[in-house]
Amino acid sequence: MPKRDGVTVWHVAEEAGVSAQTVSRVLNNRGYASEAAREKVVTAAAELGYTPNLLGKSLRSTLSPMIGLVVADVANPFYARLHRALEHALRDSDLSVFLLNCDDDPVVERQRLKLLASYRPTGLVISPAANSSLSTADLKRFRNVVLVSRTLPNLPVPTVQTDEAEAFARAAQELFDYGHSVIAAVLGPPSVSTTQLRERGLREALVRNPGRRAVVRYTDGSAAEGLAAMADLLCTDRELSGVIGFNGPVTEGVLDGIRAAGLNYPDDISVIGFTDAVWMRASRPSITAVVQPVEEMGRLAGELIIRMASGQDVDPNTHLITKCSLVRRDSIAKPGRSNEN
Amino acid sequence: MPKRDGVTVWHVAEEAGVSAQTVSRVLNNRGYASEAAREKVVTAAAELGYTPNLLGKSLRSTLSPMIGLVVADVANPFYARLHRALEHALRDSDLSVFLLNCDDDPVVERQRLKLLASYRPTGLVISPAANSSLSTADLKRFRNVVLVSRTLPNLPVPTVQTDEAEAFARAAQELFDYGHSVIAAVLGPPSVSTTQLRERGLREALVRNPGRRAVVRYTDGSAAEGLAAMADLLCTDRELSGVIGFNGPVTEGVLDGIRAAGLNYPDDISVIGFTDAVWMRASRPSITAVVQPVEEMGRLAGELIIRMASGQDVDPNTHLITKCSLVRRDSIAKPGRSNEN
DNA sequence: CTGAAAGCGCTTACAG
DNA sequence: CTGAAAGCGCTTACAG
Repeated sequence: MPKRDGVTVWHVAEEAGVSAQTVSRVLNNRGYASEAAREKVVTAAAELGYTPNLLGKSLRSTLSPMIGLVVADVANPFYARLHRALEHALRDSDLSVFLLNCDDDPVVERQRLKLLASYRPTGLVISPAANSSLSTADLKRFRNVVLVSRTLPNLPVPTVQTDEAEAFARAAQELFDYGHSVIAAVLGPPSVSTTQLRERGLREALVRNPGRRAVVRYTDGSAAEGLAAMADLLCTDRELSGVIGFNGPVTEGVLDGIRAAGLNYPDDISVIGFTDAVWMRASRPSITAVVQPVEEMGRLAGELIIRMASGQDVDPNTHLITKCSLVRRDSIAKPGRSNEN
Repeated sequence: MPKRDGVTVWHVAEEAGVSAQTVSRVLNNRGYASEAAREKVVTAAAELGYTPNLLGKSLRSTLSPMIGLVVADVANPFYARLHRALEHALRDSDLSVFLLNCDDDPVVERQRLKLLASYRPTGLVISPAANSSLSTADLKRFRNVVLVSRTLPNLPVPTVQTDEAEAFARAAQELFDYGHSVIAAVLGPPSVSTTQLRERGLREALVRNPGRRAVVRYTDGSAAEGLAAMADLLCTDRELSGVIGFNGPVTEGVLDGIRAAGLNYPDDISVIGFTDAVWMRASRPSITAVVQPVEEMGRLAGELIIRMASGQDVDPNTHLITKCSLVRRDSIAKPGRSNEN
């Protein structure tokens, strides 16, 4: 049982021949300290292998230098990349990222936020769960809050999003331009802002393309439900010749569903994935996809947090919108499916 | 600027008409408390919306209820899944997981461990960086340490690993059984235990298959270096007809390298991926892969930590070995590549 | 079964 | 520029 290193400010202070708060001042670069004192403290700290106790520090300053990041699922590459990007954006500050999964479950989300709150973090970056019941009151317990990707209505909190509707409309347009007249959107949970905005984009594309038709299915955002939805669609609507998948996992499921029906893409069904994933590039045929600027989103969220944490005023109505782009690959073809009519 | 909730044990104590440490005893289920007191405290706490401050609690008890998880890269699905599994294993305890990325860089690893140490976590689960210089002294600063997947020599610390050598030997055997006589292993960093063990497995397979030959390349474990290694191999060794990729990213690179050379798999080159990834199943042709039981590894690590944290003796020489399996898909064929000799 | 006292390690006012 | 005092919120001994 390894013994705890008992090196505290007091030990450093004694070694350096100064007081504890001079040590504190020097080590935190806060307030005045003579060059002589500074040097003695730094030397002593290094000599003793002093590791400041963040618990004591945070308790006293009523705030810990961490930013909570609450997401639906780290195993979804979108969130894994968001985590990396946020961590990177905060690397020059002394803030670290505390990642919490909520399994896209509002109950777990509440638990996680409670846990996080008990650490009194400096900020919170959150992409709310499906059916999240977060209110202003819940977020009041946190100092600096930013919503990322998914948003919630009526929350006076800055957000970082993408141009969901426009991007989805562009994806639909791509299918229409290839000549598809009946397409499907296999979306996420209807309660989630990204589903709603993408569906709106789909509607807008339909308005601009009279005579075309679209079918919508909702899922929980998993591969399993993506597969089920696709299987159902293929049975239900024989005219269907193009489909857009909500996210990486759903698009996987969609492809599995196509194969399970004994069909191929893009010959029988054209496919677009929303949110690019490595496997979409690696697959053969490769998958045409809408790319979200995840790294940029993480960076923007980090910058907002830093600005707020440093006391600068940030308008709670700040809504940063990043632009998605369409990466054309090999999963779209002209409708050439041998159908029965 | 939301005001901090100032509800402390004292407020709860006052409301309940008891002392602060009775509140503490009740809320932590530690020590005696009358049923009457218990009820009053629980009611008061709920009424006031009391959220215990983990900083105060941890400071006093000299340990925070968190387990640090230090990995090379969360964007690698292997580690993302490990995180999920560990979090899941700890869900019934009151321990949470603090994930830290080290970018597979020993310098960053040191920084992350320093940060982590400053929170005085209950335990540490770590998969060391390439060229990690961690010593017994470094780990002494942590209470309960478990090494996962990657190990380090001469560290008196329990480990959770897979049967790396055997699994890699089996992968090589699969290629030999198909009739390939020259195969390549595109491995990770030579300093990493998993690279070393997998290479050992390859050697063992060669011993059992006289007349066969194997070429080895090292990479940093990224897709980019996987691609470069494969490109180089294809130029260098015209007899090569099978390859095993070190991990998900490297295998992606290997496939890109094959395509970049104008070749196809499995017609020209057979491929096996080590560590299954979703895209290997989704790709066409799908990728035969060695599957590591990631979830089981996370669970075992969590169980070890819990056992150690609860004071049970755990032999530092505990080395749990989990079994990999080979999932046969469509990326292996008999050698039929049109070559020039 | 319960409470008064002290202290975990640090930093924030406040004097000098 | 520096230090003595007090307190952040909690729990660990210690008395009762």
